[in-house]
Amino acid sequence: MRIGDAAAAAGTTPRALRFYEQRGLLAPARSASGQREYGPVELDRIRAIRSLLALGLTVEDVRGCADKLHLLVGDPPPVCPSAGPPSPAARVVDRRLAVLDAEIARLTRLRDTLAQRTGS
Amino acid sequence: MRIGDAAAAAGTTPRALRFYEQRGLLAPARSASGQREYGPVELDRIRAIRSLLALGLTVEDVRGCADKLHLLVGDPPPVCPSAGPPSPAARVVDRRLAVLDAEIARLTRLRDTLAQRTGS
DNA sequence: CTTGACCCTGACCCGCGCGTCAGGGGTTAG
DNA sequence: CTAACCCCTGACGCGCGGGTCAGGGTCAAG
Repeated sequence: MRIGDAAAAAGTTPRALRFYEQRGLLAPARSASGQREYGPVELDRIRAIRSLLALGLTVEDVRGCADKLHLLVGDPPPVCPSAGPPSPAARVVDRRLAVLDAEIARLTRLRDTLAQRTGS
Repeated sequence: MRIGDAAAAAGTTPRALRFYEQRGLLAPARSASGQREYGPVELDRIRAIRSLLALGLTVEDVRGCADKLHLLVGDPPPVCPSAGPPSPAARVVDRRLAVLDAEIARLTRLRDTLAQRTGS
């Protein structure tokens, strides 16, 4: 399928798909005339990218764990190994969690300081 | 005093002061040759603007309560009238509080969803 | 008068995740 | 063959709070 249909199937736009490709998240096949061709595998990958972006990861984050995309999109694995070295994907998520926590803390401090000005 | 000294005294840069002026937060006097002249009153105003921006208000917010800047920068008033119509400054702060609360809630939801992926 | 430090305006640059043209080529049904 | 629709690349726009030139005027000291 071509870019328009792939985008519609994934709930996004052709522009976004070209953008992901430019940032190294995607590498669809090309027809002889240069048109992008997306199969079901690419489609799953697009949906994975979309859901990670919706979770607040940046494009850069997603590229950092591009090889483990399928591990992050489904339901969390029923068995939690909790052994072995942390995967790069887990580290990316952990870093993002730390950023989120810091941002939440900062906004909360601002909120409280602001609230004091109007008499709580 | 001229813009460089005023900026240094307020802990910012000449560019920032010109930017605030362009956005309607500031209106310093000009010398005959067009140079900006800042007195102690303007200096206090600059410091008030800076502290409100540091609290997370936007430039637009600050312009919205430009007439009440001095009420927001000092210590909170010891007597809390809690009567009379809410001042425009208070409404600006309230709106900003609501935005902050919404943002904190959104980030918190993202954080929790993300955390589930790595087994909390 | 000259030098050096400062000031003026106007204009483009950043990150982020795309939206939105502009100008040209491919594809497919009738 | 043509119309209608899709696709290609490249480039600019947004919002925010300024940073960073470029090209020229002003001010105070020597």
